[in-house]
Amino acid sequence: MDLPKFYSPTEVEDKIYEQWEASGYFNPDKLKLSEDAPVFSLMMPPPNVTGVLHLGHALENTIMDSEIRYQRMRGKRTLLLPGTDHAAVATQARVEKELINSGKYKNPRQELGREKLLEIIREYSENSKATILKQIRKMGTSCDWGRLAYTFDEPREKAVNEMFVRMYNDGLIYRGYRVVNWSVKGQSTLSDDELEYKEQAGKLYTFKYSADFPIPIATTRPETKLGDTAVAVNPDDPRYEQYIGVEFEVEVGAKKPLQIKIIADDAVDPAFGTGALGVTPAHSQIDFEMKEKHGLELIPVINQYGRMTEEAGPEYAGLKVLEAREKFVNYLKENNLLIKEEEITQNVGTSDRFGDVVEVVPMLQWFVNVNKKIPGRGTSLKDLMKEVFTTGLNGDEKQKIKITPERFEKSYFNWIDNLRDWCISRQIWWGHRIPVYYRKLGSQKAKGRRQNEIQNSKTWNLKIYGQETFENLKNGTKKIETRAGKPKGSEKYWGDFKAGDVVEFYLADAATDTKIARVEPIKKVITKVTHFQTLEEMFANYKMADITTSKTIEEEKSWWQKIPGLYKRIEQYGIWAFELEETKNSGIALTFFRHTQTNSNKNGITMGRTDMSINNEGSKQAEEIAEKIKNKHFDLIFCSPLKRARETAEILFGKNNLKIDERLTEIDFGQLTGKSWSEADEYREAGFPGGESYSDVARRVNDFLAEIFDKYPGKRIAIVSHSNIWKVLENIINDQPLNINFLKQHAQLGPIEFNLSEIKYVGDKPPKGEGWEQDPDTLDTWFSSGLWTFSTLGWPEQTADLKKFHPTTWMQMGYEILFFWMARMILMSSYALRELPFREVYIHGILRDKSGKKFSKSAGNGIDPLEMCAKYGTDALRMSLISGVAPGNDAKFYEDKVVGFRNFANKIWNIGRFIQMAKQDVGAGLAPARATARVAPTTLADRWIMSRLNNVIKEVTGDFDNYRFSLAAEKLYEFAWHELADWYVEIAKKQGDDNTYQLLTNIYLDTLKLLHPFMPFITETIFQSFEADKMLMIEKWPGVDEKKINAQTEQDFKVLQDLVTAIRSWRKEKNIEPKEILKVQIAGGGNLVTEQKEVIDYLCRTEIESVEELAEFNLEVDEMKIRIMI
RNA sequence: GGGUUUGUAGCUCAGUUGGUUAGAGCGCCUCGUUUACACCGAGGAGGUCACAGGUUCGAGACCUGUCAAACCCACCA
Repeated sequence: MDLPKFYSPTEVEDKIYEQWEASGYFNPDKLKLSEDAPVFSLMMPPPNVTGVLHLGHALENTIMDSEIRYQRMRGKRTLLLPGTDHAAVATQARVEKELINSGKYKNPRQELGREKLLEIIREYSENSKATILKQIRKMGTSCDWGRLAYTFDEPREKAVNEMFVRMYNDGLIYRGYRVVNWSVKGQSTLSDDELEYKEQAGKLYTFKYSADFPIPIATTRPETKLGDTAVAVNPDDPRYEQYIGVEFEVEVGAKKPLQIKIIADDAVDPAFGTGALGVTPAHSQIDFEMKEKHGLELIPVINQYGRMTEEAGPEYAGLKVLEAREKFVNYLKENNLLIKEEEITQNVGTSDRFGDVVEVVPMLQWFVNVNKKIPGRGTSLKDLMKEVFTTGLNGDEKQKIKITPERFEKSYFNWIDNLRDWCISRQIWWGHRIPVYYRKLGSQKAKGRRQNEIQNSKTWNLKIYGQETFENLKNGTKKIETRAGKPKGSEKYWGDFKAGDVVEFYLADAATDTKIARVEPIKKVITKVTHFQTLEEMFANYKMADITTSKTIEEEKSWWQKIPGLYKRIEQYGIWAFELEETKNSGIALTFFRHTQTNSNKNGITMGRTDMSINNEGSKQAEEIAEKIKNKHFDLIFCSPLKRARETAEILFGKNNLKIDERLTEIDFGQLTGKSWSEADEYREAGFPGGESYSDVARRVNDFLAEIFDKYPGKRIAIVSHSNIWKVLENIINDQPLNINFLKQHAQLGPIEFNLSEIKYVGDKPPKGEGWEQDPDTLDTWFSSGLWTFSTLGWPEQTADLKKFHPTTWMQMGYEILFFWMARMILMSSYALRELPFREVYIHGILRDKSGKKFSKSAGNGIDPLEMCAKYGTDALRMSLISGVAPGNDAKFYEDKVVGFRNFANKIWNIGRFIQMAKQDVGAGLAPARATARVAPTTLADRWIMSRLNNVIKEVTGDFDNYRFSLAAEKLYEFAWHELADWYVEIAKKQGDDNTYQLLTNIYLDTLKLLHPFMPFITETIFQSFEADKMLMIEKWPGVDEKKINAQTEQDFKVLQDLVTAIRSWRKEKNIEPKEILKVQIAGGGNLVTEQKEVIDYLCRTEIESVEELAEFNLEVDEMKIRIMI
């Protein structure tokens, strides 16, 4: 077969790819290998279905395919599994933008609704996906198309749901009211990692809240100051020391006067601004953490639409943030409160997807707790994420990930150390729906008659028993912003309410539990959700009737203050007391310790209790709580041995999970005294007839607590006992203080969630029965990509693939998604499978244009890889992407580089063409000779090229094994062009015999094999023109023949090369006709000159003669003296 | 503020654990079309390896410092 003069890639590439695909060898199961052949598996980083492939993808495809092809030729059972990513936010943002740009829609979400918009996004993504898959083929990527996966297809959905449920059951996923990053434009949360900080000019205002407020503060966001609840100063700052702990009431125009407490916190930098920080817990991450630590109130003044809330005051409510800022600054100026106004540059968090400034607002969202200990494992997710690089997963040295280049380990750790809980819920629609279902309490059928105007808000239906309460709600005398409930006795429901939610109250008949039809329901919008942090706050917000006491506020207060130990601590750490149902005499208390860990590693502790009663059948509510907290929030559950406590605890936690402890035996007043607790004063100090004294019980419980916290450090412990034990605990705290520091160290509780306003079900599919609605939110896209290494293999099913290919052998990615993706894959895999996601990871840099700028659409410097393929061939593109780049470094890409490798491809092509023509001339067949005798190296040139080849095989193999792709490519380039073509082929022309050409054929075919991983198309094409019945892709990787490597031979040949170059150079300098044959005498050349005379003469157009000695000479090379005669 | 990377020929970059005379591609200069290849060949010019110290028999590489550039994280309230 005659090869054309130039290699034309476009003519062969598609054909060759089809041939590969048809062969089935992309599929590891079809490779002809022994059963025990080593496995090499690699999951393709799935490209986003947001558009088409760019050069970065081309680079990734080149790297992974080169590696895969190398490993396949090494005889591994090789799997490269292809896939795409639905890229939740990115895709929806892109499609929405296009819809808006088309002019047809202003607000696609509102105008189209969920289903229609999803349909459009789906169509868009399917088109994009089809294009991408085509492009991956075009790049020559040898992946197993039979195993194609998509992060948003059914098997992956199953994996996502399963993972969510597992993590939820382990208490690692929780729903919490915390500050999140909120894109007003995108109407969705964003994770910390999705923020992009941009420098912006801004103003730093220094002001005082009021004329007599002693501490000025500085801010760039004056409008948020309407929600301030504290001023934080550094504890060591002498200027403010005197004020620490003091509380001020200031009137700044907010709905209520601000209660500003001066707190001390190490996070405050005394040198910045005034050295005092106005704390706005609702609109700053750090301030929120201070709130947790210091028990501050949280007042949201900005809502999800970027407008001021009612809390901000009547003057401000409804204003946009910037308008409010102006107004507030004016207010400050008018009242002489503004001290300074400076121009500064600041970093503002923005969303690159939606293109707006991100607001920090408090919201109820789903989070992954990275610090909580995984039940039964003693490690947190964060620990796992570290383990894989330090001690090895599960402490197994062998279970470590190797990262190339190593330096990325450092930045990974740096990132882990700053890791906060991961907000995983998104309000966009394109993504995996959160597998949680709710059924509203009260009327199951009641759906909001009219759709709420407010997006993402919920309508709650709540039954009210009691005309009076209903009326109070109606005329606003009952506060519903803090809680919603039905005061039948003291039953109260705590809700997952968000500001903006609508509550519809129905009056119901207590006896029949049915709605009273003639009374119209009332609707209220929730404006604020508050968690009580102090007793003061609780008293201020609770009606006394809502607390199970007959005392007045003043009485209650003075009673609490009589117990300074407890009072002080509650003041300091806050209290959560959720009363779920009436505490009757026989109420059962669940006491829990909540450990709050903040970024600055200060510990706070919150104590609280949940009282609940059970009736004979076991209370419905207990069952609901059971659903919620069964095995989820506590590592250990201790229970009183008495029947009622046990029964409740069994419902809540299951029989087998309880540790019954005698020391939790409560005092049964009824039995002992025949009186109720409130009447039992007389026994408090004196002791009970026939039983322990009060302080005996206190001591017993105290000992018990000390013991269990000692014995189970770091465990989350629940105590179920008769509610009187709570009184005992109070006594302990009062009389012989419970060691709070001790608790700080030992009681480690994750956030605890009591969400009882609706019944929640977490699972793949909703339970049977009517009225179940799925959570409208979707999951962060990285939640599904985190499962990629195993969801692609059929997890959660224990498939054969999973067994065979996981942990995957290798992974490659750009450093820009190290945190997004690698961290999450490690988290998911080590948590759910207790396996590494991959054994090794190779980090590459990003591509930039010639002037060092990132490629981007907006910069208009994009280069379409397919255009490059069409123009110069895929092989040339691949070579240009992989060479000249150090691992992990950024690389500049420019077209001239591709041109160079196109030329190289043509060089390779023409060597093959020459061999074929030459062989035809001497009448030899094209196929390589098998018998080694016929291809034995005979001449110096033969021995040299064999030595060089084997050296190159050795080095290139080593480079591949250490992921030095660039070096391998450059060495092959050098060898093929400047050794094989420039020297050996030239000499072969002179040698001209059958043996030479056979030898040349073998060397050439080996070179093709070595080049195949980088340049699969051209090498396959030529190879098959030599060996029609074979396929290069599955040929064996050339082995090194050490015996052929000979330093002396290489040295000798180097002398020959130097001699030839010297003569040519001399001829050039003297301007001698190239064709003229020169007579040359050489002294000291020995065998080299005599034996290589013909070769030298041929290469230099000379007639050389070896002489003994030369008195005069023109040149010296090595030890030779050379005289050239004209 | 913490961290990482980079600084080598006109340009773009290699240079693996310290080891002969520091390399490649492009560009530049000179010459050449004898059929493998002008998408080529031959020859050539061009570098104080950012700077200053140090370790070493020996440093582009290792250490310290300085200067310059890029990036990541935290963040200034």
